[in-house]
Amino acid sequence: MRDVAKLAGVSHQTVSRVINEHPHVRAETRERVLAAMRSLNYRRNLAARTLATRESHTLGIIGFETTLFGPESMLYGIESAARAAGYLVSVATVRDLEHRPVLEAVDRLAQHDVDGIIAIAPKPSVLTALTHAPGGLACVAVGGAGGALEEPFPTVRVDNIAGARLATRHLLDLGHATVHHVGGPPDWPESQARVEGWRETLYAAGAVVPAVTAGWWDAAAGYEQGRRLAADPAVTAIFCANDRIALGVLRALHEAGRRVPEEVSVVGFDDMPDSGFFLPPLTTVHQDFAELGRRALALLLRHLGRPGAAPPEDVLVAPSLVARASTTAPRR
Amino acid sequence: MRDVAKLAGVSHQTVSRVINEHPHVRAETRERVLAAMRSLNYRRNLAARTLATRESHTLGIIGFETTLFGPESMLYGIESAARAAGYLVSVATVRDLEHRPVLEAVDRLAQHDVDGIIAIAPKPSVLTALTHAPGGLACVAVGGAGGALEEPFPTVRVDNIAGARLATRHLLDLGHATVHHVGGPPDWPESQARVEGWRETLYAAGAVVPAVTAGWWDAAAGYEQGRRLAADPAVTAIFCANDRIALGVLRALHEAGRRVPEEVSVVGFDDMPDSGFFLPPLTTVHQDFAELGRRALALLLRHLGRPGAAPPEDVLVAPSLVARASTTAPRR
DNA sequence: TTCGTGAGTGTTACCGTTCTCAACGTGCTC
DNA sequence: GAGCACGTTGAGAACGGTAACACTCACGAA
Repeated sequence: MRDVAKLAGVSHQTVSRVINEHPHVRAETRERVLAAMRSLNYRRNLAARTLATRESHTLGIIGFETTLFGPESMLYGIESAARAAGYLVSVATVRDLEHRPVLEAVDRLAQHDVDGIIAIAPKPSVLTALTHAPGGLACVAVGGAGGALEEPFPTVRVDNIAGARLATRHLLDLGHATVHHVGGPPDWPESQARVEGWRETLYAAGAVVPAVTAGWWDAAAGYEQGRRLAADPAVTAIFCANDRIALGVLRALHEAGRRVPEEVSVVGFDDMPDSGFFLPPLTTVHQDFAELGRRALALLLRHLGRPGAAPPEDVLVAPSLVARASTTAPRR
Repeated sequence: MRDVAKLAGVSHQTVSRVINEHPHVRAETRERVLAAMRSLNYRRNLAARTLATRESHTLGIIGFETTLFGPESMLYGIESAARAAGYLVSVATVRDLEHRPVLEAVDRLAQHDVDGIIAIAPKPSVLTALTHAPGGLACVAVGGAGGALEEPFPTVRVDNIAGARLATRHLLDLGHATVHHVGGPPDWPESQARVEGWRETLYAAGAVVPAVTAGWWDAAAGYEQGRRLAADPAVTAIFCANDRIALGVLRALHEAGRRVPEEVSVVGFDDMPDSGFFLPPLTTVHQDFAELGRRALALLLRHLGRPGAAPPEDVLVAPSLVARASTTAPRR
């Protein structure tokens, strides 16, 4: 920078003004400085800038170290939005969603002077850990329960209740007497919300509400629960908490000789890239993860200015139903 | 830091020495400083440190902004290894793998003073762009072609040729006369290597080498190519370039009424988390992406010290075959 | 004319570390 | 007892920017 100033015949402060697009610089001077910068191939040093301004132009993301489809997709949405806004993103993943590891992740990000944190926070434990973030560090949670808690964090998430309603309604409208549900982990708010939307819809329709079975978010869990449901001839419609579970359920039904959708209809949740190629192509609830990422970033950026008490804003993104071949009217 | 020094009754320099575990500090002094640090809840400022040392303790990852399974899984492997080594990772994703966007990504990371870059580089264009990284910035490529090119980058990747051999050999050993192949994008080295391993194995066995069909890495492409293959009654064994393609092929075969594995055997590549729950469970080639990430990081760390001319080291990780229900001996 | 105003620029301090070098014991050797 | 190596410590200058403030003009109003 000193060299640029010397070459342009101005002070380093004027160079700084040019870089930061300060208004009170004569056009001719600016040109001279810009020319000098070009000819010296000058690049501002972010570390020095961070030291002086206490702004790193870097955002932290706390993610979950498992190959779950949703969280992963969101990372890309957030990163591309951050790039557009002039931020770089750093990731800190946690092995499990307990208090301790999350605290360490926050700590790591804080040490590196991130300006704000987006937590991909499917469980409340992550949020409570986040409250211990050093003061002035803006946080936004994406996914999880949202405003139901008393957490002081703005949240962005898909409306899981609405999504579950969509799925359940779809099956009831086809003429099924009731809908069974294979849930995700019972302590995840996302699971709970999907159960709630499903149960509420059945209740409103005066349908019997079967017991929920639960497990992990993967096909193995779906397969296990699916075998139980397949053995029950009364089951004609199953709503699965995500597409991977649905994949396991489909296999269980197939092995039991129950045809989908002729004998049993199946609906998933997520709309993973290839669920349209399951056997049969899966009817599912679509979530726009990229949009979720963008919204989370926008929210964070808005809160960056004012530290501390962020109003508990809560953004809901509406899911939509993608009807494919795994659902149809029940035989009579 | 000044406050810590004052409280401990030493100079700031001594505090710095304690932090950096400099040997020549009297034990008693060190204790006093540590106590002061604790009581003031002192945390070293990374930005200042970076400014002074030109080391940010941050690594950059250049990723591909698409939900491809492999690249995604690797991110987590790299991050957790980096964490263990005391590094934070920043990600810069690119929309497509062309020269320009990759250059911009490198630039963004360089501006933020990353110490090194790991490029998830399935195409050579990424590597050539990387050669324009500012001097002294260590780079490691993961995935892609590897040392076949004259690139000066150390590379870590799965041995795709060996994997393809494994798959093809498996099918031939079962008694199939030959094996058909549904490839990935023809301009990706990973596709090319899989084709090569497959072709070479067929050739060595004296089997007919059918034409390769190619498309994208997803189920839609597999479905499209699968329909063509399903129409040909001579086809009894298909090796797919990845599991998603295999999913599409399975569906195409199913729709055409050709049973798997009784009439046609299918093998995939990747061993995605749920491919054991396809219909039928997919025989596939397993890649350990987490291990790949760890190795990439280890390689990068090793090259961090000496800038510039890194010997073109090339690490190969061996894949393995996971035999499941989608393959069997052909009917006679 | 005098003075205030605001655009344009330079001076100096400061952000929180690490690095370089000098200084001060202390114990050992010759 | 002087000289010397070495462990231990401190003072001051970087590192590369930004912030605060002072200064110089040109211009228009009083």
